[in-house]
Amino acid sequence: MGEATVRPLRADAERSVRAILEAAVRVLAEDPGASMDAIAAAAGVARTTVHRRFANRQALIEALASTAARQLADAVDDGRPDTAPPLVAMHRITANVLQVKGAWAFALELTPEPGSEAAALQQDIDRRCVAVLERARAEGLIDAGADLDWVRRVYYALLGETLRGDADGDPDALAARIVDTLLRGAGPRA
Amino acid sequence: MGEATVRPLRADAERSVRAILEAAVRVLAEDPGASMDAIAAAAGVARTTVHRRFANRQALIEALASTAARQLADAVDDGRPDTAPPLVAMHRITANVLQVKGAWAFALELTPEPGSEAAALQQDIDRRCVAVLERARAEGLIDAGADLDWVRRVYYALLGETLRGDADGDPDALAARIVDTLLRGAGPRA
DNA sequence: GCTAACTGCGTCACAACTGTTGCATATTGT
DNA sequence: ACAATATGCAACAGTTGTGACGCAGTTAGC
Repeated sequence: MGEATVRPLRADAERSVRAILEAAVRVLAEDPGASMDAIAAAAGVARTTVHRRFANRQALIEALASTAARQLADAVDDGRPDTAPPLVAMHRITANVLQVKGAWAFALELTPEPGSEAAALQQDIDRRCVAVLERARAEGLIDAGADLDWVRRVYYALLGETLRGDADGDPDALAARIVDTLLRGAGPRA
Repeated sequence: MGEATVRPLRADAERSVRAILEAAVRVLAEDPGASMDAIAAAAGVARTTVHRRFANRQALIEALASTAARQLADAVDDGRPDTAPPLVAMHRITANVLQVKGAWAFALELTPEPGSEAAALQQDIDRRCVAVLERARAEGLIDAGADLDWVRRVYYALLGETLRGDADGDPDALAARIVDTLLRGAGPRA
């Protein structure tokens, strides 16, 4: 649910939907108030086509939030958060997220409607993120008394800041900096 | 410049300007696309009065950016960034900023027009912020090889995250958490 | 107390965005 | 090739925001 998919879309229609969503991420990222027309133009389709696929602006936003959250969930999954050593998982997840930056930028800004699919997915991501942090704490990588929810928020903030300022750059190097900063801060190395 | 102040405003007019700016911070913080009417209502004045003081929306935004930047600069100054011990200065500055959160929230979002007064003030704040970090590094509080610009960005991000999530709460405790996280991260305490 | 400045209110023209429709044309799937 | 589906284009009404008026009534300052 969420997709207005009563019956299977034709190939070209599906292409349009993809183009619109991708363009919307780009355009709305740098101007959250951009018009449907601007989005349509960026997607290379007519405005009416956008309206044909998404009843209104909010429907588009919600679909966008859902796909973004799904992309993020995939990025997390790919890091094998439950089995890989915590440090490895954190690094991989971070690098993955840096590559789907559009999704992250979107998920960070738009607080999804409570009860929406995107909200559920976001909560799921948060949960899994904390789980990784717990495993890291069990290994002594994180202080025993740390507030993991705060740690998670700091982690998100570091990701957000990196995406805003270093949009391009080697994902691995950026991920290393994020994880290092998260675990050790700016203080002197031992 | 920036203020449309050809000649001294009458007392009530100045009051209006203040009310408008304060309301604008509040309103625009939670909806950057809010209408002039909404801002006027929040300020307790008529929409025409807003237009009388600020020619157009952008003029209001710029004036807002300037006053916000000035508030921040004052908050930094009050921390005696050049003379107080770095740790003390960082703590005080942080606590101060947490109290003028409106200004910070605004300065963080709205990238000011290049060349505007706000941009200059913002750069000045950045500069002084890095200066404090340099003093902290000289005292061994920050790793000798650290990229101070990255440290500054992390500091800003921690402030932003705290303001978004813990808008209320003891400024001193929140400041302590920010400084501690910045310098030591989430890792185990020595 | 008088003047100049300020404010609220109503009204106006103008521009931009939204959402919908009808129709001609092009693409897809079978 | 044919039918179903998609698309672009043009046009429409409706809404919302902007910026500018004039005017009557209020407030500040000398």
